Amino acid sequence: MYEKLEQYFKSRTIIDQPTLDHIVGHFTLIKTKRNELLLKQGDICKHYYFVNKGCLRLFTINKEGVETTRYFAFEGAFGTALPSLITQTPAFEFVQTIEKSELLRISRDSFFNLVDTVPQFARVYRQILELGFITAQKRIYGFQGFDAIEKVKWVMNYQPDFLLRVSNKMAASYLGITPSTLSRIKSKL
Amino acid sequence: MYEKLEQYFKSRTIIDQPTLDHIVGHFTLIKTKRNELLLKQGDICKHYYFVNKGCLRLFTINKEGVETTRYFAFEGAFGTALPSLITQTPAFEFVQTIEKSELLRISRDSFFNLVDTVPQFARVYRQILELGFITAQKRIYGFQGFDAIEKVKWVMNYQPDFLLRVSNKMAASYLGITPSTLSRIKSKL
DNA sequence: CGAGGCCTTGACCGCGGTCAATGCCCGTGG
DNA sequence: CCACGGGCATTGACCGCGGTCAAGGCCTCG
Repeated sequence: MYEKLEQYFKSRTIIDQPTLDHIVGHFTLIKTKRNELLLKQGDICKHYYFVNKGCLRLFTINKEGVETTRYFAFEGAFGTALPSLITQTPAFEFVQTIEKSELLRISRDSFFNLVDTVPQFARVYRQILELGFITAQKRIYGFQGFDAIEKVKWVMNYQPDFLLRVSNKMAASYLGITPSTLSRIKSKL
Repeated sequence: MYEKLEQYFKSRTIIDQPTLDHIVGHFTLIKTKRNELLLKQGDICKHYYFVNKGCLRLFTINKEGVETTRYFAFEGAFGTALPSLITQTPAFEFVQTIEKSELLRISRDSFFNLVDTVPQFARVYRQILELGFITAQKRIYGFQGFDAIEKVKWVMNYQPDFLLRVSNKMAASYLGITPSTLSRIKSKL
């Protein structure tokens, strides 16, 4: 149950088994269904999630009702509505499992306790933030000033299995194009 | 010379004067001209910058020669080509001062030394990362699925002095529209 | 005083969005 | 097990936003 999570830490920092046990002990397993919402826009986010199996999607819906997806967390990745978790203000994004999934969940309090008391945990959190920040930057640069075809090619390069894994509709909302356009582009290869 | 920087730390964490002195002692002042480049695409980034006066711009130029600006750091803000600084791989972005500026600069080695040895510094760095990550997210959500007029309104809301401070061309490259379009929109108020 | 860069504005047009019709897949209930 | 229904993918027709290109004027700096 905790293998993937332990592996996650072991591959990112030097850590002994007791410390690892202490960390993973704060996580509890939850099972979710396809398209289950874990957090709605406007809620206060209370948990950080680690994906053991399945896939987590972070997205928003604007006032015109248009969905925009920011991030997919697949197996072995962390994900949550970070701004809300950090500041404890109403979330901007929805958190959803798009497939039947198994998640390891840790409460906000436990999480930041670990950050403050376990140096290895703080270090891994720092890595998560650095990586998240870098990923977001790449996305800004990768999408701005590119037309639809180039954006599709971009994901095919950087996240090859992405288009296979998620529905056309969700992929389109991630790319900032319409499902129609994505469909047309894919048919041209 | 170090007032703004000391203020930056004091407003973000509890810190005594000796520790503060220790930290700021690693920063050296540099003065730059309008449009001076501090880092070119492909260089390895060696410094973190704190803006005492002026303005730092982070941008890239893609293969078609189109500029995309990701971030402006004004007085009292940190900025650098973070992916390159962290991983010591060739930078994707240029770092430039768009006005005559005064910057406080710290080397990568000193910076990460402080992160590892001074808990208050680590904490502030964590805040920088969290904030940067949140800002990037807001930008993704704020720009995706919005047309040109809405994007302009968005910056006017969230960064009111932005359009007054930077040139039309740079503002446009930040918004992902052409200077022509920005000009047309501004004339319509 | 001349040159270069930027802003503004006009004319044109192509990418990609909207809307709608059709067909497929899959889950649900009779 | 099959029939039905809803959601999604695909495709066509249309058209509007905003990009490109070019011209003209202004400001700055050498």
